[in-house]
Amino acid sequence: MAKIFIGEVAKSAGVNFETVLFYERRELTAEPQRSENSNYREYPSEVVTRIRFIKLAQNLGFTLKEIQELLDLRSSPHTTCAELKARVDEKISTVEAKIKDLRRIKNVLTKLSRECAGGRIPASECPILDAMEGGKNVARTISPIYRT
Amino acid sequence: MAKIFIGEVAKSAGVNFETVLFYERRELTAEPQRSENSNYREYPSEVVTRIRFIKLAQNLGFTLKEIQELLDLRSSPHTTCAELKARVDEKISTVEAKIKDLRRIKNVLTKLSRECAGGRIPASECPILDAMEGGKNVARTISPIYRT
DNA sequence: ATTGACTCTAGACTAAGGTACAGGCTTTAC
DNA sequence: GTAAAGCCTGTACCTTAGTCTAGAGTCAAT
Repeated sequence: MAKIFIGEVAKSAGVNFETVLFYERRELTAEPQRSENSNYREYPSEVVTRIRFIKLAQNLGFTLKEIQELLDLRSSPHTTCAELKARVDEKISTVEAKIKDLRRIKNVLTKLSRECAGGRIPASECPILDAMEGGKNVARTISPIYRT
Repeated sequence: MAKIFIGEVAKSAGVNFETVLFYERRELTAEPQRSENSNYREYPSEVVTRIRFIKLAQNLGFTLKEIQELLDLRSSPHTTCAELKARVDEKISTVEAKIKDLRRIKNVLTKLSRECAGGRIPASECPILDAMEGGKNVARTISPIYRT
């Protein structure tokens, strides 16, 4: 396997080189060997696959911490397929919960929007603000805080 | 209107008193007057409504920055109801987009979970990791990064 | 008069996931 | 041979929405 430097790793994996260093600090990737005289990091090309895996898992909603756990699970010889499945199923549940909350938020916003004719009347008389000002107690049931 | 101190404001609005200070620093609330000798903040009771509004808008997915804009919009005499409605509609769109992405994520995860029998075979042979390792190019289409 | 509760300021800290910078090597290209 | 590009370490900074701490002053009740 050809050894590659950090710039190529970053480019191949589609991340900044700082991100490669960051992952190394976070112990998501192994410390690479160094070249004799320059002290440059020399990576095996597999590290690219590993970083792509990390990015993919992130896109699926896993945090770096969870990804670390997944990677640890995998490298342990006693881990079963069932344990990995359990992680994925857990994540499915949290995604479902989040979808539900967002739907509720959307419903409330839609209701607000509908109540408002959207005309040129001054904002001070807008039913949206009235509603949000608390009189109608709308949306007060949404539990956690979500940023969108 | 009776003047109240910060402790009562916080209690009435259901937030920590540090949060009240934080909102003041962020200019989400006006700087209150101070009492003559103690230099204590003296709030008009309306500030409670204002903080409740902020919390409600947060629950509807608005960031503090967006809330600030909403509040600024309102206080400007030239703002129309239509402008406020536009903000809400914008937010509805982003919420919808987020729901869509999460659904896609959920579908991918569900597929992964289904492919895996979940038996006692070693993790190294688990189809979940195979798939995530990139061979199947699954989920590569999900655009932004979401943390759940 | 002293205790306890309340308030003041200023700044540090948290999580998450990076990004940026300073100052100094090494390597490559012309 | 000199400049650009690449790499090194270490640290600081970014965002968001607060939370916490320290050290000091104030107020109400006992």
